[in-house]
Amino acid sequence: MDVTGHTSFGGHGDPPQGPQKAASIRDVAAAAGVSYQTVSRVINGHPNVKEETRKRVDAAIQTLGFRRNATAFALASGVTRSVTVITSNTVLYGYAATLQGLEEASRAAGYALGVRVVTPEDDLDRTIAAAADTGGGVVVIGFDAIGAAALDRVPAHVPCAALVEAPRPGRTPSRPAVWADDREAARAATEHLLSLGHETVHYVAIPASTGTRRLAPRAEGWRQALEAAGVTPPPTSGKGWDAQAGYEAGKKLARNKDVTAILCGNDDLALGVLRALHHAGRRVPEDVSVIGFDDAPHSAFVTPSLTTVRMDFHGLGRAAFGLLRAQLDTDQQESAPVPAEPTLILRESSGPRDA
Amino acid sequence: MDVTGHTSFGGHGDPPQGPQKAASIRDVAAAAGVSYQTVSRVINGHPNVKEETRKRVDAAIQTLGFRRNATAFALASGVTRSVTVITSNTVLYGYAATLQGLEEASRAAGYALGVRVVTPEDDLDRTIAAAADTGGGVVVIGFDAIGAAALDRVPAHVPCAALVEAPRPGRTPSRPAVWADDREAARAATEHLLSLGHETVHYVAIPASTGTRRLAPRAEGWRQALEAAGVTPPPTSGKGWDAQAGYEAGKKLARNKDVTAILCGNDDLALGVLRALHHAGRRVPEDVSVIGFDDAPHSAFVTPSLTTVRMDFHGLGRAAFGLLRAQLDTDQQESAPVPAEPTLILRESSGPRDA
DNA sequence: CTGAAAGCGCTTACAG
DNA sequence: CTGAAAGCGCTTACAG
Repeated sequence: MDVTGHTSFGGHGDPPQGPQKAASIRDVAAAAGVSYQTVSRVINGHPNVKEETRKRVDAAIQTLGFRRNATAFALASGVTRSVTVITSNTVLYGYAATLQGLEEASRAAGYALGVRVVTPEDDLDRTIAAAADTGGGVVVIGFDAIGAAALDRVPAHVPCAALVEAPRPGRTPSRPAVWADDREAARAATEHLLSLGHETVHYVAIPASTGTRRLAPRAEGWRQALEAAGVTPPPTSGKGWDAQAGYEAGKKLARNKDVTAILCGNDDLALGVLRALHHAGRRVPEDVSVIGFDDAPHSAFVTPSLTTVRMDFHGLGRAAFGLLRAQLDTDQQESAPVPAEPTLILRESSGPRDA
Repeated sequence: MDVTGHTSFGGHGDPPQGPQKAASIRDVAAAAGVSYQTVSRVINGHPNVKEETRKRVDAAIQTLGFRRNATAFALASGVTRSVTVITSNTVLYGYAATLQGLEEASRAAGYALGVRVVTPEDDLDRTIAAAADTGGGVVVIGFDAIGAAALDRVPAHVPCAALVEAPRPGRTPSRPAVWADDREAARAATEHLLSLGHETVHYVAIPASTGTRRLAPRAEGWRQALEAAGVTPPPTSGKGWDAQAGYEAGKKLARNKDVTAILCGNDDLALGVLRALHHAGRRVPEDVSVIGFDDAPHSAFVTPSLTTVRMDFHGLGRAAFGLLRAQLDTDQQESAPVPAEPTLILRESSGPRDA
């Protein structure tokens, strides 16, 4: 295929009028015949300004197209209405949806939103410092190991809120954080599978966010449900976040005829597992039931459609922003919306054993 | 399911040491026994500083943990190393991948990245002004109507680059922009389908980015391929970006037994079409061939796996950043990487007619 | 090679 | 109700 990408450098001829310098409060003051301090009062809505003066200033602002210089405002006032999100990823569904929630909330509150991706190669401290340098607050998405590590390194003096996989009891001082009850959701999903007659449930895990020996919440909920039912949890598999990782894990599980039910740490893994089962000639849900996690947008449209746990990442993002804002803007007391509970969505990929 | 979301307000007890004020260049100067201007010289790498002085200053910087105040730097120097991306969406694959490319490129160049989502309800001018207020440049993702409208309204004096669906000849002054050759890619995909023996190809469109009568490039390429083969293009369908929209369009197409090949404006639409065909009992690719656009990560893992056109959104994002940077930082001449060409990826969802 | 002055565009007390 | 002063933390000429 002979298809080429293009680039245009446009900008033929000079712009209609030169890139004239933006008007300052002094320009406005001169135009309105007042001191620039009075202009400051007007743009900040201070009460003690004569009505007529205010009108003159407003008129000058209009005609000059004045906009307050955000940098100067930040330097002089010390307030920066901005949030920088620190995350290891922006495209995986859970991250992208969380980011979307953060963006909406910050936009609604009049905050600017920055994004800074951290990779294993980056110097965590430099990345965090760069984010903090913006002057505003920081929200870290700590769903994974690198995000969690970043959270631990945010200096105490920078305003910060976090989204975490689960609260970590031992850590002090901790940061305001939000999380969903993944453990309970995984337990419910596993119990559902057991109630369908499956003798055990296999688990394909997402990577852990901690290096500790404590199980990740989704794995923990799965384990608890099995043990409550008196079944010994089989070994888990999975080494990644994407469909390819699910496919690798699924290939092995597909060979084992005792496997009739699989819970996956996210929908991408589930898609890979579905694909591996298909290649192995095992039908879903007749031979094997599969349940995912997150309810990504396309999960309802694949065939078989995916039974999964719907997560309110959007709401979590909004809540995390609320936690940060409470630190930045202490006199505003609008409480952040509470995220919806995880919900098991029953679709075609799960069913009774030996259907 | 009784699963509750949680919020922790953490922060038990005071932080180890009070949120002490950050060190300024004056603090560093005092500690090093020099004037603060000399500190400025050191942190900016100016040549004329005695080696020994430089060392003393560097030592003071280390012990005080000094970091230059980015806001003050921006105000005094007039340079802001930052980009704000204006987009209508951050989660759809094409947008998220583009954003990822922009983020990587800006991070590599030491620029901060901001994101500002525009919705039909927003006042475009206010949104753009807010983005421009940051001081740096703006990159607008103009893949859709609202993004394109935003691009048209960016004031001439703000540095700006764009990603567009296609160049628009009539517009002057235009902005530096990048785009992929969607038209050629759609033509190639359509020709492939025709070469497989299909008498015609139906098209499920993504929403247009312009209000003009000119066809969107993907639609145009499809039309050209059909006309070159002497077949009259059938009516197009599709009213949205997501799988649900594809499903609606697919339901109607599935009823028409003359439909044996369908090209879709993106992979999400294709997924919905696949689902509708499945519900109608029409097999893919035996009865109907389906081709998508974009090559989203999961498209290789659905069953049937999706034949699609791979787009280098990542590379487009990097290229767009390069175009902006060229305006902001005129003495740097590192040329932006050229995006990869769109490529048709053959998978299971397409095949010969009457297979 | 280094210091003193002026200024970036605002805000925040302080006078009047 | 409004103006003059000082300062936010830096940089950029200008002296020496």
